[in-house]
Amino acid sequence: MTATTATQTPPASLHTPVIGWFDQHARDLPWRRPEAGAWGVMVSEFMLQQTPVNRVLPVYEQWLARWPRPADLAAQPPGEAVRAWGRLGYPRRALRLHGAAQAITERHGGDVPSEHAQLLALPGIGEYTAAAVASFAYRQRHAVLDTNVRRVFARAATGIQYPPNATTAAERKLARALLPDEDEQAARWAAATMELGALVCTAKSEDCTRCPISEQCAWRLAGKPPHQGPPRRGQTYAGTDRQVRGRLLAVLRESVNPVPQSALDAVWEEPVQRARALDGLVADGLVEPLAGGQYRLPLT
DNA sequence: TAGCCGTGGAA
DNA sequence: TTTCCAAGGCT
Repeated sequence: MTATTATQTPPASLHTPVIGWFDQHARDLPWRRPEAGAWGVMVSEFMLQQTPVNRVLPVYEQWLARWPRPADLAAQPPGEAVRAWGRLGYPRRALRLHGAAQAITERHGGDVPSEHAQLLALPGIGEYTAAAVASFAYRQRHAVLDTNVRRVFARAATGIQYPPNATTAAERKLARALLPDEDEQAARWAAATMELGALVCTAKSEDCTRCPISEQCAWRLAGKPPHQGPPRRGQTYAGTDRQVRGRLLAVLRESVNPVPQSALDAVWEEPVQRARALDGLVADGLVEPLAGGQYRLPLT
């Protein structure tokens, strides 16, 4: 036992201040409004996977206006989802969201399922997103462990600056132990802890003066010891296949008609890497090769 | 399981 | 300018 994992105070003593803080300071985000529905929540969760709120907002609004129900999206070619995804990044998410909409239309009568296991079975939905949709849309009791919540718990309960690289069994156990007993309170707790991590207990510039549980925070009480262990190496981006893929797909997104090979060749000088990136996009189903060396976003 | 998968704003 | 990182998922 290296780091203390026990809270000095009972979990319930955290619920009231954190939920009360949320009631006062929560952002008015469109997917939190009742009219968003489960589909709106689900779309927002896909878009918010690794993409900041401010960049999601306009795309989310356009998406829901165009495809207000899962069946509306499912009826479109996947390439239309990729195009509408715009520059949110990680465009495979658009493909997965389209696939999830098809599965919902075919297997769930067009309604976003409410059971965690059924959500988890959909493409693009992992442990976090399944819990988030079930909690936010259907007000169920789930441990919702995203990067914000993990950081809040690491600090407040465990007393360390940053959570481990990958989510651990200990974190899941802690999150379950901290969960309020009642469904609705648990759903509020999930949203509130996430918001606290996003607005106050941030990765680089936490503001403990605005934190409703600063007096109970194990990390602050320990004098905010700096993170030990291995540094999280962020991948370099310039020069990677990811950058090449991004450039290639940008050309295809912006063209309604199929694009000739020459237009793709223009975005990257080195031919081997360029070909590898294009092959990868085709293999991922993000690009459809046509006869005559032309390419387009996928129709199927 | 560690590495891969985009993008752009902030520090 | 460079680095960090933002509501992850998949293999």
